[in-house]
Amino acid sequence: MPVTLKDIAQKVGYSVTTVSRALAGYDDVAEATRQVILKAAAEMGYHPNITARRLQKQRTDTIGFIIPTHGPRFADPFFSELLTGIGNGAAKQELDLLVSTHAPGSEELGAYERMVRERRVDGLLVVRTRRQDQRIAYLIEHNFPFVAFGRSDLEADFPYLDVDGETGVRQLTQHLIDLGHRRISHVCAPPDLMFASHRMEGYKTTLAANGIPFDESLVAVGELTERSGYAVGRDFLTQDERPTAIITCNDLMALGVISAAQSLGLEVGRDVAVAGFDDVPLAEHALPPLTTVRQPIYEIGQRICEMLIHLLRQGSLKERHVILKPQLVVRESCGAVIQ
Amino acid sequence: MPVTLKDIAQKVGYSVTTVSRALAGYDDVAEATRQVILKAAAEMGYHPNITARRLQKQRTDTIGFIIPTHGPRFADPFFSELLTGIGNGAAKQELDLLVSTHAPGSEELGAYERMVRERRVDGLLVVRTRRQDQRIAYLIEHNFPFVAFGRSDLEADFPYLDVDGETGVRQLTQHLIDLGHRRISHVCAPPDLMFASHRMEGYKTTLAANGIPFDESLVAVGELTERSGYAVGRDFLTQDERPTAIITCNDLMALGVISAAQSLGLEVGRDVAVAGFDDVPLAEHALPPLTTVRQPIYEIGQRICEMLIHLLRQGSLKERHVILKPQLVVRESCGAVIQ
DNA sequence: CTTGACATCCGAAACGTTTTGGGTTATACT
DNA sequence: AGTATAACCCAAAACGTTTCGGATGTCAAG
Repeated sequence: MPVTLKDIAQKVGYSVTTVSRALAGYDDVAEATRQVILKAAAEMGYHPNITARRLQKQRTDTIGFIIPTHGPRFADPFFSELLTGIGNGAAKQELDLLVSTHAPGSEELGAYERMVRERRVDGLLVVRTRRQDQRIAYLIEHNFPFVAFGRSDLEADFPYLDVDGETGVRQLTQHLIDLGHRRISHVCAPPDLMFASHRMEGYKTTLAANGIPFDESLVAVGELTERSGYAVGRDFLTQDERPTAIITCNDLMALGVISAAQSLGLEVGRDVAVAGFDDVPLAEHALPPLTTVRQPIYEIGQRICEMLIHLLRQGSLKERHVILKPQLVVRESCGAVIQ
Repeated sequence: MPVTLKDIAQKVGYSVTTVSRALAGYDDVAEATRQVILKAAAEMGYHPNITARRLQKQRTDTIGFIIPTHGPRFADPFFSELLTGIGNGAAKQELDLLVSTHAPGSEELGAYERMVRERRVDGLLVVRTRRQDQRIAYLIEHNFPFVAFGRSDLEADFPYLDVDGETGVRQLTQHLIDLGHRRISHVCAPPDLMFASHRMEGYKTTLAANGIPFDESLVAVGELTERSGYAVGRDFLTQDERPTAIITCNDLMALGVISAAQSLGLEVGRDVAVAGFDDVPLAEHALPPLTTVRQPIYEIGQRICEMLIHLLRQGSLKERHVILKPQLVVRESCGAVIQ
């Protein structure tokens, strides 16, 4: 049986109240008694029952994170890194992290409801936001604290952190144009994802700014997996007039495109340029190393976690909307000369 | 303010006890009253406060999983998939999953203690077991329910599920020998990891069985990352008398070795054979596709989760020790002809 | 000798649920 | 008529903590 406050109280001859207050460091306990109580607690191996504490304090000191997994063989390095950032951010503030895995779709919202209604967590982290994000709508409607990684098309205001994907892709596209490319493909993400439109925007505006007409046939939607990148890549690269450069919405698809190119006997960086987005660890070690746009994924995880904690503890946020500038990382896959 | 049992009781004119029992489905509540209560609960939007329930029931209906992350840029697809399996396994049984990320090392045990002492979870999942695993020793000592993925050298008995890595590597090594290889390198995992010794054993015994002397210089230790595989791969492949085949302890390192080979102008599958272990999704789409040993990672996650839940609910396990047979997956990276 | 201030302590209530150990009423059986 | 049985209900305790609102005693100032 675990030791309770009552046990300590009995042993030292003070009330449960005093023991509790001594351990919590209140100054209405004599220093001498405090020492006695501390000593007894240590000797008896006391550790508070956090469930009881939670009930009394009416908060769980836990935050929730529902990972959008696509199918069982889910292995997006992006989320591994993000989870690490979130996990460490939560640990630093002594908060627990409740994780759930769920494929986007109809019952996904149920996972959120479960966390909210039964008060399993004090706040939630929402990632991979969508244009009309019902998760966000739900949380706002129920006035539940959360921070999102990504913006949304909803009219409502909510706290978020996002990376300026439009600028990122703009830099990337301009870089490719500067290298002489004119037929540049874009493999974008499913259009309901918010970041898909931002990145598409960056692609389109840069083409326009350089007087290159937008060509519908150079755009395709991918599922953000390597497999999907491979399929789309083969499609593009087996066309009669194939693109000379391919920009994908994330690194995983870019790796798939590289595989597709190589399987067709093309040399990436010479016959075709490939660029991704994210800068996952794999990108640097790909062959050829992948040109991409770096998002500081780990820091993002930490940061949204900190934002949420601040929101929970202070009730508000000084910066409700944070936009990070991404950074273009030029490597060999786009054919630029690297010294 | 959330609706409580008391609110419902007040509204329908029954006691809190009766409301509680009606909702819980006890048969000592008249069917008619039960309906009244159910209706009221639904109308008022009642959802139980699980913290209160947990305090009373003296269990959390939560299991814990501490992911061993190495550094911030952690992105092992193996753990993504395992986490998905565990998450879905837990969700299926209506259990919460508490996740913590922690680098192996001195304070790692603290994360376990935190979960155990303050009774944050009912049971734990321990992965990537070590020869003298202090986490396991601690849990056994404190009589805390857990299930491990992997065995250990500790004398104590504990429930685990493992994949027979020795057999897996044996098949792999034999396959390479059958293809004519004699100088086969092995990039193993840090020696304190339990699976490292099993796989090494498989490597050694197969060499011996085929009359090939064990050569210390063909063995190196890698950190299980792609970067590490790349470094070790370059080391091996720039030696005077380089190996003709390289077996790595996991796929990530194999991908690194492939990069290393290609960076040296070698064609993988022809100039050098490379094989990994795990069969992460990336392996199939690597170029060339990676020969490996398949562990059903998602199923393993589900399975250890089920085992733990069974242990928690029934108090014991019919099968305390499960060993799964892995499956050799031959692809092009080892140079075998694929039809 | 009061009075007030201060230091130290504590009983009881509260958080919201489940469980224990009944009680009450109606019905059925001798 | 009396009694056993079943059906239905509930008050109170319990889970372990924190907090509220004093209570008590000591000491210095007036």
